[in-house]
Amino acid sequence: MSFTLATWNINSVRLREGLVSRLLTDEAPDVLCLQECKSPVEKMPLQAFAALGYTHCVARGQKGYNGVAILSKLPLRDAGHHDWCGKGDARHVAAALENGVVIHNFYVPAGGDKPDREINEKFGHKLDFLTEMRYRFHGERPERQILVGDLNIAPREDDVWSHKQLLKVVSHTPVEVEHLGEAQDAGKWVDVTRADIPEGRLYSWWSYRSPDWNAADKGRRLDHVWATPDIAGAAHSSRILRDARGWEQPSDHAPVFATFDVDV
DNA sequence: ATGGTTGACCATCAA
Repeated sequence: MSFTLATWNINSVRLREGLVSRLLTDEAPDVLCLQECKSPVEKMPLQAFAALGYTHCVARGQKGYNGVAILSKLPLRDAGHHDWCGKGDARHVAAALENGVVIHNFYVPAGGDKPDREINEKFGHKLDFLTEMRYRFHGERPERQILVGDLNIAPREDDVWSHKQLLKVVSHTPVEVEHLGEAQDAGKWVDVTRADIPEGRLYSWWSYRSPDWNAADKGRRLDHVWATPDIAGAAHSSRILRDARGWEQPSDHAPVFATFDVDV
């Protein structure tokens, strides 16, 4: 037995309801984690997804910004959420499957343009968010947990189109990569995507501002699938659905998939 | 150094 999970920054779930439905129909993951829903929960088109078999959902929303949802064909129990940095942002929600696997869905702050917290408080917020993740993960002995989402950082040199040209660009600066690595280490999280696909360039996001995103291919891997060591080895078939970036009126992110050979 | 695009909301802000 196994289950397949996907994570996708949808950039407005109301505007792109049709794209979500297409993904659910064509790819049929058991669980889909969405970020940047940009909607209160009561305005998310959850009935449309339920009609496709995704009858279970836990979500947190707010008007215009942020917003995270976990859609599932398998029964879910709401496993709570945390108000990171105490700002009231809908950037995290967690759900447990009946087999006890807990799925955390994160939307880490993008961090603004300038990678300097003295002049850009959004960058400070991003670093503080990652530090809080580190502290909350530290000392836990987590088992059967999965963490996915738009972490807004491309940590490896082959997670970006040009390591050298992005060293001072928010999402790939050394201080962000260090903060992310410390949070990852504190929870003993395994980067499932890179354990599965250790070699080669891998991107999940291409800017809207690039006129020919596919040919230019100036991408970054901002979207991640992590798992605790006890189940990370059960993961396989990781992939990024690059095609979705070319769908009509697309999100600037592509969905990331992984399958876990864990009984459900 | 600058501007390029998009979404939500309705003049800007966030990404």
